[in-house]
Amino acid sequence: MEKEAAPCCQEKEIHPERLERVRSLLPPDEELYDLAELFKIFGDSTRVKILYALLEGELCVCDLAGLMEVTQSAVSHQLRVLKNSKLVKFRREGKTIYYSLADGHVESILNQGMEHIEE
Amino acid sequence: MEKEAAPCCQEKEIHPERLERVRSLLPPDEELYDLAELFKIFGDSTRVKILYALLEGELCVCDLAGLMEVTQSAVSHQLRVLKNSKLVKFRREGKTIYYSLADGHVESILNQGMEHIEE
DNA sequence: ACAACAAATGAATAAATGTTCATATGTAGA
DNA sequence: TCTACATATGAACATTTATTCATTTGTTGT
Repeated sequence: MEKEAAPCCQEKEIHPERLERVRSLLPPDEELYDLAELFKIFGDSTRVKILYALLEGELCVCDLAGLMEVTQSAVSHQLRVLKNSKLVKFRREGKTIYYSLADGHVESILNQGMEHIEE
Repeated sequence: MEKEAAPCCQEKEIHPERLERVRSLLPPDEELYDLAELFKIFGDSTRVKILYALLEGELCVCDLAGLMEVTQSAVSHQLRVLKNSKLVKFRREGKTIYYSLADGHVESILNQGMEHIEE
């Protein structure tokens, strides 16, 4: 993803002191990476729609596929992504599997995003 | 992106009443799409790092490039994305351009995400 | 007007991602 | 154990996206 330091401005660093402070306050790269990974999950309309739907309560894969107007397979793939990120959980009841939100963070994040949109 | 309704479960819709309720409560597709677009912006580690850096105050493109260990061009491209989404603003001072966060939403969104990560 | 420099832009490329189709897995009932 | 059905998985494909390189734009100082 990265390659090497940028030559950029030849006065090397324009604001060394400011940069030093930022550098010391910045979360470690790994944390930033994980954070980006999390938001990437929310960055797909199919997944966002799934999450919004689950705000109203648990639904099975079939219900979701009907709602999304997308293949059962597509929904299933996306549910796996959501499951891996611990955003949804599921329970089995006979042949059908019910998915629901894993915790309240999902709702908070969606709401914060919506607030920014609506303005 | 989509194609056609899914045949899926032959009993058509397993929970019609539940589905109907969800359908009526769900935000319009366009809104969900915009929301996903917003989160997509946060879904890249370079951009997240830029945003985090700007939490501490304004920085010029050069500073950011130095911080990211990425080309000036790459940073500039990403700043354009952030600018288009109204997440950052800028002011010019001579040859250099200073970028800063557009509003407080950015911080709220980042924090909500971090909360989910840290557990 | 010209040289120097910060930042922006465009084209090209490599990598990541979402969807579909086909198939496999797991569960329930005859 | 065989069939039916809900869900999961794998491979393939098309699209999106982030980066770099090369160049342009805009500003300052001479």
